[in-house]
Amino acid sequence: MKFPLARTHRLHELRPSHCGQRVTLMGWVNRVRDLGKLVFIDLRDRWGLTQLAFTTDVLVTPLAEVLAVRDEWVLAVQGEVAARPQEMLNHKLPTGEIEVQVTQWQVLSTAEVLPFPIAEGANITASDSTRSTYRYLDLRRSPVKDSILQRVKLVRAIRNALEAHDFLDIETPLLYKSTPEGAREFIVPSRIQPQHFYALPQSPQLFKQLLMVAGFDRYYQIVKCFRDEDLRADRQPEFTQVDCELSFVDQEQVLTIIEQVVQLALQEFNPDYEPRPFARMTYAEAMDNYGSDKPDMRYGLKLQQVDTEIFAGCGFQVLEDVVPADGEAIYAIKATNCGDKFSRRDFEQLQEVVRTAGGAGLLWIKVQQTLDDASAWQSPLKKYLDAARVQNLTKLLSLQLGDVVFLSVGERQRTRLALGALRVHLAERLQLCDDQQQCWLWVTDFPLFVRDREGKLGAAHHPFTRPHADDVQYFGSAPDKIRACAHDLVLNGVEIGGGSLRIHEPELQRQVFAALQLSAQEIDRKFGFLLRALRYGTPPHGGIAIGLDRLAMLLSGNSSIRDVIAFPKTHQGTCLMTAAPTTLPAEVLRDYHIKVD
RNA sequence: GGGGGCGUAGUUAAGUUUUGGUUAUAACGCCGGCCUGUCACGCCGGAGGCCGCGGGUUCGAGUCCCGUCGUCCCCGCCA
Repeated sequence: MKFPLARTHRLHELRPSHCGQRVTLMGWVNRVRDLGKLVFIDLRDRWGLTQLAFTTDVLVTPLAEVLAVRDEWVLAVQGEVAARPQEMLNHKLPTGEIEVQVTQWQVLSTAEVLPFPIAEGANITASDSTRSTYRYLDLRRSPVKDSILQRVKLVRAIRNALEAHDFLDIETPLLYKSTPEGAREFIVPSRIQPQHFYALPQSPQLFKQLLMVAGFDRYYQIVKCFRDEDLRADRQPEFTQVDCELSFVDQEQVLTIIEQVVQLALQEFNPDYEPRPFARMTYAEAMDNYGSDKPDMRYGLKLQQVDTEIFAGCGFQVLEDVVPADGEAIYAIKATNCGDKFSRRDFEQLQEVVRTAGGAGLLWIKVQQTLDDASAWQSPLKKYLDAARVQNLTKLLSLQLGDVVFLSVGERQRTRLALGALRVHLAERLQLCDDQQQCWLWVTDFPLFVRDREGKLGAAHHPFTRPHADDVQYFGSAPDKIRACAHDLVLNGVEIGGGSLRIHEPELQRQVFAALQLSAQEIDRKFGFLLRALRYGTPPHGGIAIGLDRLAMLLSGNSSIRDVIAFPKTHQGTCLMTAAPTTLPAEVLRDYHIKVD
């Protein structure tokens, strides 16, 4: 039975008002319900479901042929929209008040038995590897499909917001030059230039700066970036950034304009979103109060430094031995009224959390029975806490009965980071995070440099980041003190974006390269093109790159960025569907001048 | 580079220790039959297994040991 293949409606839109209309529908078989002389098929497309009814009363073909139809076949049907009897309405379905009584139909495509159920409402999910192998089927499933659709909506909203603010979408090359300063790169051999290699960009950083030199004030690009590093739940070898750059701006303007763009995009993405100014915090404040450069502001559990005087002479070695002059400190986190939620074994687990995060160890105090007498408390410290110390601690931390105090001791930065990790762990454990809440935060004034384990200076962000004008004086004497005009955008404890003002003076840029101990030849070979460009009239400029995958992940309520990428890689960087990467035949490698053992 | 979890019908899991032992269990799916108001339809019947792979211990291994592969999570790494 053949009829013209032109859909009259999508599968979410038929209503009682369409009753009596002759319609042509197409889609996948979501489910077949065979009642003998009556067969129902739910037909599905990306918009929704519509129930088809097949009966001998109106069907012009044998009903037996319908019984051969299986899940996920692709059908085209013609029929009449009919109201369902009052007691047969399905209120779970937007189209649940009607059905289509099929007169003729055709099979557009059959499907083999599926590796996992796809139908709406199917509650068994296959393993990640099975789903990845059949990603195109997984994408038909509602939660997965919805996440991708949310991402599509987000991208559209971001693009609209950027366009509304006069940003220009300009593409930059993917075949780029190797600049092995930061992450490891993906390398692309050149066939035409023997033994020469392109690299795939870790970000379009230098090209967007060159676009500013070129005069394209307000550039953006929603662009793939590549890093050949090990993967995580929130890290893929190729990922997408919303890359932005503006000219003739100071840092305040960058933050203001980007914040406006993000707010505008969020409002289009979710009309219920109520814009509130993003919080601001310096890196120093973030580290000191939260032990993190990307604090989750949805809950408290702030870090508090404890004066070493309180424990002087207490008899407990670990606390007595702290030497502030050597950069050591005691930090505490108070968890309010949750003593009953922690057993001795729980504390041991938490100790492990702190150690994994690089902390030296963890001490705890369960404040119970009385506020005045530590002998009633539960703590490895209790016999070292005399009345005066109890009083000091109670006052410092405003202790109440039922509170739990966590203490960690050691080198300042390590200890803060370890307690920062504990803070995140505690919040999850005590369920302090409201999934509906969005806490946006700008973190500013990062250090310009960080030292690696050998003490060698490296760029904290990247070497094109502008140093704070007040701190340039420290270049020769104390480079660790130099703050950068850098900013990170944080949402609920996740780094969503990072950016900075850039250096637009060749001499200052040279100074930074020199501080990073690049020789004059290296500077010239790697970044000569940049220094040359900066000499030809470069406006002050700055920008940001926003991690689209992570943002889409958070806004769609997922916990892995794989959920918002149509075809993600596995944890090992492979593709189970296509089996990439592969080896290559010797003759191909020869063309590319590559020898393999 | 290091640590950990998992791997059993098409799929998801139970069984793996304390205890190695007859025919490896269930649900969903699949196949066949019945049913004109279902919508996770129902009822009856059936098929389906290299227990990831290789080696070892043992009379005997899904179960114990060694190795290996795959996948997930974490640390390192991610200027």
